[in-house]
Amino acid sequence: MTDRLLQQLNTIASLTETEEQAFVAITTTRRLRKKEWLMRQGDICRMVTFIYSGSLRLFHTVDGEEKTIQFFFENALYTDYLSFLTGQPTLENVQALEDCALVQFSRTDLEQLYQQHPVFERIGRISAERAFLSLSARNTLLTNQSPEVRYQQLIRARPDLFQRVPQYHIASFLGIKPESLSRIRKRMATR
Amino acid sequence: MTDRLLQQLNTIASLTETEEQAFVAITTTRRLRKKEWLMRQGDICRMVTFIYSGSLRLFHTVDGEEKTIQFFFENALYTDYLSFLTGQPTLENVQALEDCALVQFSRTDLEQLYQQHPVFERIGRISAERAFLSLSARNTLLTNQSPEVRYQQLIRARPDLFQRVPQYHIASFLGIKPESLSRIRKRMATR
DNA sequence: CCGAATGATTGATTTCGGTTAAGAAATCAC
DNA sequence: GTGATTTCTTAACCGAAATCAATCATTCGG
Repeated sequence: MTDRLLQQLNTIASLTETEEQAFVAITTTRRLRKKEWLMRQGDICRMVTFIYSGSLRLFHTVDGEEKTIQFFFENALYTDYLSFLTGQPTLENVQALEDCALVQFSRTDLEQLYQQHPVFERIGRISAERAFLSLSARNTLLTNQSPEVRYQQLIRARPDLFQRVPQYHIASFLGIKPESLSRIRKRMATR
Repeated sequence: MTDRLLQQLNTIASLTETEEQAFVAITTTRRLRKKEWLMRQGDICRMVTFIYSGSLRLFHTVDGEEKTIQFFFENALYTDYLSFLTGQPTLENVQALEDCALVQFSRTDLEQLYQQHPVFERIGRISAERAFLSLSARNTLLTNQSPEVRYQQLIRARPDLFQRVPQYHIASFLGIKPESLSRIRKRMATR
């Protein structure tokens, strides 16, 4: 399982045999059944998680309502940056949508790795930059457009989503109610 | 002018005399009159800009409409991360709301500085992390709440804004029309 | 100081998502 | 396979923001 994560890392910066081994040494694997939790609000996030297979949903709870922030599928990386960096309790809930196989490593081990093999610093920086850019793209999508346009763009960008995620989670991700998404779909079908 | 930027950097990681001098050597200063442009859509962003005094507005143009993304005041840093990192043309427009005094340095010079004085790598990383966290906070504000609540939170978070920025720009920042902001204010005044 | 431009408010109307409630369709568990 | 649960759709009504248009207030340039 860790092989595929290593492949990903190698596309960012190439690793020597030694570096790869040092990295593998800090990883652990873990399985999650559908509906089990990777993270609950109030936890402290100390791990980075690589999704080998399956899918997860990240949401915040605001006024008793779940606001879906992101979906994760195979080959994605997840960590709560805020909690991971500051050590504060997280506001995020992460739940398995499907059974998952995961690869994890801890912040502590990662920092030792940074010191032993500086190439991982580079990987860490580039990952952070990518996280920023992707958050920024999500921002643009969700704040500049009407729900209908957001839905259209989402279909184009991630058609896979609709095969694997219940529609009411997608509605929540788009910032609307399931009934409204249903209406939007109807409206678009008739036009 | 560069003094105050140095002060800011020193709060992130302390710099030696030599490092400070090396940094000062790559900075240039610049003035901008009200309504002049720091950046136009299509430009390539090669600079980081520190606002010594004055204010700027960052907006995107979507379907011919200006969507205000952020305001910058004295002591803020601005760069278009996407364009700065990838060298692609920017989607951002940045215009002076008031006369500005700015300190700038280029990406090229910054990268040389990284190599000569690794402490700047650290500063760069932490700045990127902060940018991520602040974008994330802005996200939460703008996507989870109704316009009225967003307005209330904005007043509490940035009361200064309303002294220095026309109301229709604030409306745009909140994702609504000026007329609607006017009505929200009226509604809140009577209740 | 005055006219012009800019910015803010108000009103009438339309559009669209939220709410509530009901029922249909799909999926799951036994 | 059947009943139960979960998910999706539909409908009626409501409220809030958009739109269109006019007016009022403020600021700016000469």
